[in-house]
Amino acid sequence: MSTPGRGLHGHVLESLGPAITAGEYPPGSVLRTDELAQRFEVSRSVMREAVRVLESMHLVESRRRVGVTVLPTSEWNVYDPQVIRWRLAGADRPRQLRSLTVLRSAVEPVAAGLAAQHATAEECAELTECALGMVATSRGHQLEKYLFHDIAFHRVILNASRNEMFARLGDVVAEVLTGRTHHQVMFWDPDPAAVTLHVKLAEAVRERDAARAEELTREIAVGALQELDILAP
Amino acid sequence: MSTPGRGLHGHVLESLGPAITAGEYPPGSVLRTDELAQRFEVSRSVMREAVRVLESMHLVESRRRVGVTVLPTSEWNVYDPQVIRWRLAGADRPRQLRSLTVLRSAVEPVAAGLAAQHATAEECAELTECALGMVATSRGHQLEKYLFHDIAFHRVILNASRNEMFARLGDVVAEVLTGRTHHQVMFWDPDPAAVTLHVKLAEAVRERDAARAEELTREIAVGALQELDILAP
DNA sequence: GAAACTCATTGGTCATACGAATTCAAGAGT
DNA sequence: ACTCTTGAATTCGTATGACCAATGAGTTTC
Repeated sequence: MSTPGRGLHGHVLESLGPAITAGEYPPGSVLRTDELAQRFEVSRSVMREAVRVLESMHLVESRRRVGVTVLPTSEWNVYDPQVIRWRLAGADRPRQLRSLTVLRSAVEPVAAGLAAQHATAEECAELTECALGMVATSRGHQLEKYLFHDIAFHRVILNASRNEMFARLGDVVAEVLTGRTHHQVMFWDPDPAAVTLHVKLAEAVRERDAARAEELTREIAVGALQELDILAP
Repeated sequence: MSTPGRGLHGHVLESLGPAITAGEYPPGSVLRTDELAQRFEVSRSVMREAVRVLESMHLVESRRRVGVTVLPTSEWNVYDPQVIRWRLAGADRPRQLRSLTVLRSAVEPVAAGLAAQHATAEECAELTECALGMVATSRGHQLEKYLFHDIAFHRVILNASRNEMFARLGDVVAEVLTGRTHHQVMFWDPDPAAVTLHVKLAEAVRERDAARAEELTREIAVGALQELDILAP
């Protein structure tokens, strides 16, 4: 799921990226390329490539005679999967999970409506299969297996929407669900109501009922928001 | 609005990025770093930094003994503002505008609902000001000025939602509105109905009526979708 | 025909040198 | 005392050449 920092510059990024997104170097901090190169024991060329990548994520800005300046959070490319992963691994994971879950609650219902219109027979079958998998693993402390089916389910929905922007949120949803299962709530088996909603959603898509698919996804989203205390219960 | 490729590597990116996103080098194409360096008349160091940035956007993949391979569209970081700009400047701008407008139609209503709950007095004032600006410039071929107020309006809404992910879509919305005004439809004055909806939306936010704000934004979104023939009229 | 081997190719890393922009301070002029 | 100019120090930007390491393809061997 994650990109295992290939090459030396990748290794540097896996260390520097999380440090910056975690606020270890607050916005406005100034780093020097040479110093960083020494600290990480790499050549300046490698460090420069790493800085270029951070720059393309708008995490830092490189200026002559000044150095590498950490940019304010408002500049960061928060949709970059790598940035999302770094932040979810850091201290403000809860805050991050909330932001992303609200995003999900906006996007997924519309995506589900479109999926109901455009899903192929294969996708409908996959969806049903995932839903059944969720049912089968919803009891008895099989959280990992349940998570697997849950992720697959939402991925199929997003892909079936035939909208590129929605489809690319599959990774984000996967990270959110994983983060929720591993580090957040859900110490016990998943909410049976949520499982039922997924089964019904698979039905709605199969029957091409866009409005119902959208509404069911809204209910799933409400559940996810409540889990994070974003909505009043 | 755009990043004017700073440095040599930036200049290379401004040329290579659009070429790749435009499909000039189809997925699977293999480029060689040295050849590219010669073509753009830069050193290998500079070209390597450019390739690293393209790699961080998942546009290409660099492998030993093979070269720099263009990745399939499904891998691209389509939420990267630079990638969005490159694609909007390319041949499939219409397709891109549709994807992004559908995304807007999903996100903005929810954002408006949150904005109604969280907007400060200053933001409410700004919103009203923008709406009035839109009214004032909605007639008499003042498309540029109208666009300015329209962008500002939607930016305020997204920021007032107090959700980081929504706020960062301000740039995307700006690009979509700009693209629509400059290259798409809208040869004449904007739809009066849309202007009215914006005024009402500013009202709803000021009155903290989240449900109405959400609904009004849905209507605005429907109009935007119809303009692109995504919805039946 | 399959497995092991060799080799050419390409990116990966490093070290060094020089160029260019920009900040900061010192100094001249008013 | 203040401003403007000038210069020097600093840091990134670029170029070059060398060598290393992985890997895909062709070749040999069994």
